Amino acid sequence: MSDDDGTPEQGALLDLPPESRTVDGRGVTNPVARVMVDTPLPHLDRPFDYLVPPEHADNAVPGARVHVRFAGQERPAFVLERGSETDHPGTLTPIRRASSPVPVLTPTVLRLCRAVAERYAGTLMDVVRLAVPPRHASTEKSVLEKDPGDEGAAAVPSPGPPRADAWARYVGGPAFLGHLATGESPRAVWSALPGPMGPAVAAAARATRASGRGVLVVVPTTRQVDDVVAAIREELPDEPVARLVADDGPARRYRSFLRVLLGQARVVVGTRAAAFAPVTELGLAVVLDDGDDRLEEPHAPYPHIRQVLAMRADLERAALLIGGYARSVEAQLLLEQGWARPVQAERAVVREATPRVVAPSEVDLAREGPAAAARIPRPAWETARRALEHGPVLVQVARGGYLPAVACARCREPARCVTCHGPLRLDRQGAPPACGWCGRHAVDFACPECGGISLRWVRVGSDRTAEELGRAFPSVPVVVSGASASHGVVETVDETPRLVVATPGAEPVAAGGYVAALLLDASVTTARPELWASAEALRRWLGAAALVRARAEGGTVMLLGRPAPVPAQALVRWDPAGFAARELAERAELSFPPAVRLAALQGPRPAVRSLLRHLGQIPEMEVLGPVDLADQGDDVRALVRTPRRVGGELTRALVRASAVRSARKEPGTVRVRVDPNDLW
DNA sequence: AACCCATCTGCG
DNA sequence: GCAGATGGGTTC
Repeated sequence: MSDDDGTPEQGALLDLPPESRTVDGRGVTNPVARVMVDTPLPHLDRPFDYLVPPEHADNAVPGARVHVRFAGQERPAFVLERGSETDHPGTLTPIRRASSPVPVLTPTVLRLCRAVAERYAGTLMDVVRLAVPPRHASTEKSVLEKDPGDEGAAAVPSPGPPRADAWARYVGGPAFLGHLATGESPRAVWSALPGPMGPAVAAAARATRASGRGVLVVVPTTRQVDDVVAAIREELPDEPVARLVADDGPARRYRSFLRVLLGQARVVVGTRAAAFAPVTELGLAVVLDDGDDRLEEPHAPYPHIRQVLAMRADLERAALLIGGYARSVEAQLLLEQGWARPVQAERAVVREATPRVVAPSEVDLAREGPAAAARIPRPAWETARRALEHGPVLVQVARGGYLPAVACARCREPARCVTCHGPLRLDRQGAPPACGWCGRHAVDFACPECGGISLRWVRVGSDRTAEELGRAFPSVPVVVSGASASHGVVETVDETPRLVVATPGAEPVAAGGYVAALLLDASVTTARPELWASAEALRRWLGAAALVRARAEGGTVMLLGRPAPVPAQALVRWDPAGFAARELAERAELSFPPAVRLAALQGPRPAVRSLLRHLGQIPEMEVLGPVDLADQGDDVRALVRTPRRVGGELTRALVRASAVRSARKEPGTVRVRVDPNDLW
């Protein structure tokens, strides 16, 4: 592979074999350190050679953090390797500082970072920054003093044979466990039945540990981390488990990281950043609820954790388990490629384990009485009333707050703040409308379109819903759970009759399961124009419905509010697999990821244009745009797509083009996102 | 951000 | 003919 740009003279120079020379170490063995310098410039994302001075010979080991003088500045860097030769013609600058010998960037993680950088058209340093937490010196001191080296995995007795109960209901489940226990590396997409997923994950962890290998579990939220950790502690009481969550603060985060690095914990459970944890001899990687957008890393190069773990499974020959009540299109693709196998229950078992789901049509509702268009129509009230005789009832509401969106009562134009044009909302009954962006109160609302002075609701939030339900069932306690609720997210409720109003993802777990769930405002999600809207809606509904009792125990789910028919039918039939297959076929039809490889380039128009120019020609590449982005100031966005088969060429070309732009100091930054979930 | 080096410029 | 300015490219 040769670069075909540049003059022949340059080509001739570049084709010369790099002239290598041995460096005099003045007593230091392997005095040359190849390091990656922490710089934001893409064209400098490659190793540089430095001299190891005697005083740093013991600390500047491969994988260690050091500080070097680079382009006139002192920058942090990672040692990749030590050697005796360099091909740099000039003199080597000595490493300035090497304050710790801990090899925080292991060869295995480095290889993973390289693969992720390549897949997402990012720089290696950007990925390494995601993978290695910042050092915390005092924590490191205390952990290293406590560790004589023998306190780790060796002391932990290997668990007995796997207990198969949690997997018995799934076709391929017991076999999956068996393969893990014998040291093999199966790859599975698991369609979980209602109920907690923790016990099954714990059983898989136990089987993997029985083979002597390590386990890594990544989930969207801290709450789910704690659920899985609790389940693993129950299944494996003697097993040290590392909990790796970002909101732990630097000291605890670094302590957990070091325990993993030193092999003191071979089982790791965490959020996003844990996907890069240096687990000793990884045997199984698990990701739960992989459709949750919190598994998409918000920092460049924006890798998706499902993808990172799939790459890890390949590179480290580990097993992979992608599990959830819903099935993502990306998981569906892995199945259709034959890379992973499904683990799911037979139709009859699914039917028995899931609640009865009804999605009454407008015709159905009209038959029931005049208030068919009501947000909570009469059959829903009746379902709730009957269910409350036996236990708790869940009400899923799309939005938190009271009336989170209001409009002019006369012309229906959305009500906006006079100062900043943010959307107006009501925070409680009788309060003046307030702006959702700047917080200013709109004292005298007057519609700029028609002059109307009264407001009507467009969206009803969980507080207002709770108020309505409380009036209708005065003797039943009502709890509200959600990020914006006054008591925040409620974790659990007991089995006594109670109304639980929650936003998606914030549903408390009910002891014994909810008797019924009402899923309101179905169209709020399904009517969104984004491609993922119906998949996201189904994921949210299944998440709530999975907390409801089985139909044999009277469990009922009612889907309300004009849902789109395809995801609604998938919920009624509890068929996440069929839905994912249909969804993937549609993506293929439209040439969208994951059916094709697509990169979104966002930035100022000249910058995006120039990046596109530097991109060159890639076979079958298609460019869409650039188009203006209404809500992003002057930014424009272009989409570039190729068949998946040549995706590697696309990402390599993007890296090259970004490097050229940065080397030439071209103005403006372009954000490159490969296979983004949403297009902003 | 600092450095190197090639080229330019103003004065002899 | 040459010191000092200017600018573009590199960064070990």
